[in-house]
Amino acid sequence: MSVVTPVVPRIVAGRIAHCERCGVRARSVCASLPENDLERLASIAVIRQCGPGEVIMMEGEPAGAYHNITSGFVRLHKSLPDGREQVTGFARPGDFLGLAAEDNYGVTATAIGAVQLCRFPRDRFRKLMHALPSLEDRLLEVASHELVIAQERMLLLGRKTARERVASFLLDLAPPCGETGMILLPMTRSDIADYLGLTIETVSRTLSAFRREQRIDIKVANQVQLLDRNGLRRIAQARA
Amino acid sequence: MSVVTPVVPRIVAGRIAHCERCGVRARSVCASLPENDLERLASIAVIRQCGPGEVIMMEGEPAGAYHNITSGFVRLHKSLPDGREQVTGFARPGDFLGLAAEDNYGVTATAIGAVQLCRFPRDRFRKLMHALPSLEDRLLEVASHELVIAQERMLLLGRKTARERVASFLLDLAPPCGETGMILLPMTRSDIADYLGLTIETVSRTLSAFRREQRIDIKVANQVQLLDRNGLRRIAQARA
DNA sequence: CTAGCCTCTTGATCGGAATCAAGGCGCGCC
DNA sequence: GGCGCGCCTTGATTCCGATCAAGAGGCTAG
Repeated sequence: MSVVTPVVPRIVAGRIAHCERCGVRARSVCASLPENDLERLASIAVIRQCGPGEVIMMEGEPAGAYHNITSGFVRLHKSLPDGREQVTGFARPGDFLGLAAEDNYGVTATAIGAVQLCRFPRDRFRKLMHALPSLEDRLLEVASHELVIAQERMLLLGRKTARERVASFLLDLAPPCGETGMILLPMTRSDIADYLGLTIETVSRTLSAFRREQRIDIKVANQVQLLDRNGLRRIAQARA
Repeated sequence: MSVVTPVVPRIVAGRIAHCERCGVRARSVCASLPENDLERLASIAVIRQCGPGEVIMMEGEPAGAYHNITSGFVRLHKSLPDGREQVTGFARPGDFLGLAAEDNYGVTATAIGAVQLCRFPRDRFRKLMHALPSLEDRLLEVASHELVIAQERMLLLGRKTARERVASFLLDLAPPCGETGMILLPMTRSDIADYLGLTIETVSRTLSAFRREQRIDIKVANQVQLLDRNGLRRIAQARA
């Protein structure tokens, strides 16, 4: 490993790959990569720190790099000229950014709160990808997964009612394994609304309705306690 | 090339890759593949014929194969239990089906009219993919492209008005280069409505409105003549 | 030709979410 | 503490697209 390789990125990339506790490994591109491939990946990474609201990559600009989130949350979104906005997704620690791009980025990525990233310059990353078949395989896997998610979201945006959307959203955030059911929302109501294709008022009203129906509890605005997951599941899936 | 390899698929796969006229090569996975890679791809292909309405692959079922369309149009869609349906996309000759899948297919693919496909059994295809780096590269490229498209559609479904949706739809169908502006719609109004997250009535009304405004002309229901592309573009992009 | 069916179009009415509007709450800062 | 500023919640009203309903045009079979 040459001297220009900073130590920090290597450590960080390693941490991403091994943080089993929060399920990061399963989503990360680093998942299932052998240790020495990880080393090589870390060797081309550059650490990048972003403050709240900072733009990580901008829709339409040349796709100069891929990123892997090591901490914090990111909002992925597209805008219309008149200011309407659609959040296409939220990214969490371990998530890989930049696959949804051709020559230019297809979405804007904005930091929610403080974010730390590993930045992989595009050319070097692609070269490495060709040298490491397991990495390219993994990228294809991640892309396929994201396509499945994207199509699920089209169904939500195109055909679900406000109640169904909000219920789906809550369940998506809840960890798969049966835990306490306490969800921390790192994003604002406005982000949620733009994610679900609704307005903040409708999101707020719907959450209030769920609380009245004893399906959830909200003590602080960004903490939701799930009380009736089966009920929410029934609403989300729109069983007649 | 072994005797079990049928001749027909090879010819068909070759034809897909070279049909420059209709722009197929650019979208096909076969694009930019060297001739002898194409041969190997063709060697694992099985021809499949589908009649109108026939299901090519079913959401939730084990992803047993990839497909490449050689002729005809395909509707990709997801359903809710109560029958609401979202068309996630239409696929044309040259398009590759099956990337949006993990262990199971993420969407259902249904033939619109008669369809001819090259079927690639999953295991053999993946093995070949590992043997042909240019193929895997191309798949990743196609997946990235589809992700960009998917996000564009989220913006449409989540934030655009009916007029904006229909205008966007017409422009997406129109060939990029300035041609006669005549669009043939292989799908029904119902398919279009489910694609745009609207009802057939709204699609029909909006098309009628565009006709009244001299932006399009419709002589036969499935043939639309674009008259005012700039106007449609302005509507689609929602310039205030 | 005609009956039956399917798809598309058009009109009338309804309803769910958007919009408009007004407060409430929490938090940092002076 | 108290003021100002965001963010969230709640209420009143509006409006776009859905739903309900009816009819037109085209295609096939007999």
